[in-house]
Amino acid sequence: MTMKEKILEAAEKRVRGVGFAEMSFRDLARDVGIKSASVHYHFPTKPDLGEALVTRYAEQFKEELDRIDQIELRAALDAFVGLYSKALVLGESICLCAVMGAEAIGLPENVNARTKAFFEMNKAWLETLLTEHGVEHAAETANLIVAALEGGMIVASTSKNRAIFEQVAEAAIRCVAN
Amino acid sequence: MTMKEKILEAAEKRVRGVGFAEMSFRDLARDVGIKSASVHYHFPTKPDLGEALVTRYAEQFKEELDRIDQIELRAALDAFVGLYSKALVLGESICLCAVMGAEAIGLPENVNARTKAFFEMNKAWLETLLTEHGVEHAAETANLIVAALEGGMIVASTSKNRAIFEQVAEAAIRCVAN
DNA sequence: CAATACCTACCAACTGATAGGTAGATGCAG
DNA sequence: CTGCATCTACCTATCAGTTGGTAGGTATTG
Repeated sequence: MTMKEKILEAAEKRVRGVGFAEMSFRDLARDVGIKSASVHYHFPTKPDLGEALVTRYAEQFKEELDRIDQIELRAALDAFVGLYSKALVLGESICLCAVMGAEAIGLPENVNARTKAFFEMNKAWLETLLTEHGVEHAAETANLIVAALEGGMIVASTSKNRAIFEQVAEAAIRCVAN
Repeated sequence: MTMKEKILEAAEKRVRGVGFAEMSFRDLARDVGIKSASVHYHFPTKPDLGEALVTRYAEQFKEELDRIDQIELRAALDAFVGLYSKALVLGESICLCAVMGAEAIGLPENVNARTKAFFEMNKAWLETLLTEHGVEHAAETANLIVAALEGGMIVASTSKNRAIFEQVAEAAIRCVAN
């Protein structure tokens, strides 16, 4: 793993834990064993780092989406939920884009653009899946599922109660079955 | 309005915009026209301020919930959504508890407890409403609606697109009708 | 030789928080 | 009614620590 990747790895962990604002170049430097000035060598400014972070996160997520078999609707939805479920580690991390999205108003525009793209990618993947399986209101339902999973993660994280996320996910999927 | 209230007002605006971590005592002091040391007089520490902030937000929200007529299901749900809709001002603010919830992992425990209570209050109100109207899976659906609205706010805010929130809200309500 | 990937050293700005002072209102004993 | 004490709500000044970012040096590699 290159130093650049190690920095991104450390940054992702920190942002998903305490937020973008609360993550500092010095923290990252300590995490990966170099000096903060050297972090600036790889990512000149904080917005640069933030953009790279979300871009990488979205790419990795896209790869996992592509691995989901879309033939069976229910199985595909479960797999989709599974990706979000994996992102939720109580007391440790939630989805990077839930954090970035909640902070969006105070964030640099290049970071927001990438976060927006992440949500759009998820919605598009779901919409295609639902449409292929003849589900009505595919676009609205796709938006609902993404929103519910992101929101469910936040509520569950606050309450330190995984069951809330699972209930939300189940209810969201039930909406599709209709 | 007392100075304490003016500070809470200013703090709420800032936190809902840029997050709890990014709000400083000096910003608030400037906002209300006193010095930062005087803000500490009213709220000794930042966790104290955070707790008071979420408590007040939840109380005000509770008052609005109590004003909703629960006789007609659809009308009550629309009114509920309306409260969230009002909290979303693109490029300016989202729900205070969406922000606090997303930052929860790095936040003081007393603040998290209040945020958790806010979500629970909303869920309980919805669950009662749904149960009264004989809706199945009332608890899970209540959690779904809260999660979807909070998440929908975040996605819409990131995308600067109100329509996403409205679609999510509509789809969530359609789930109840089932 | 020059690019890469680090380093030391530094900067101004900002952070939450504290110590200690003060003007004005309130309370209450003589 | 007077006079002293206390309380409220601010103030100035300051602190140590942290922040993003820069300038300029250095060792290693192709």
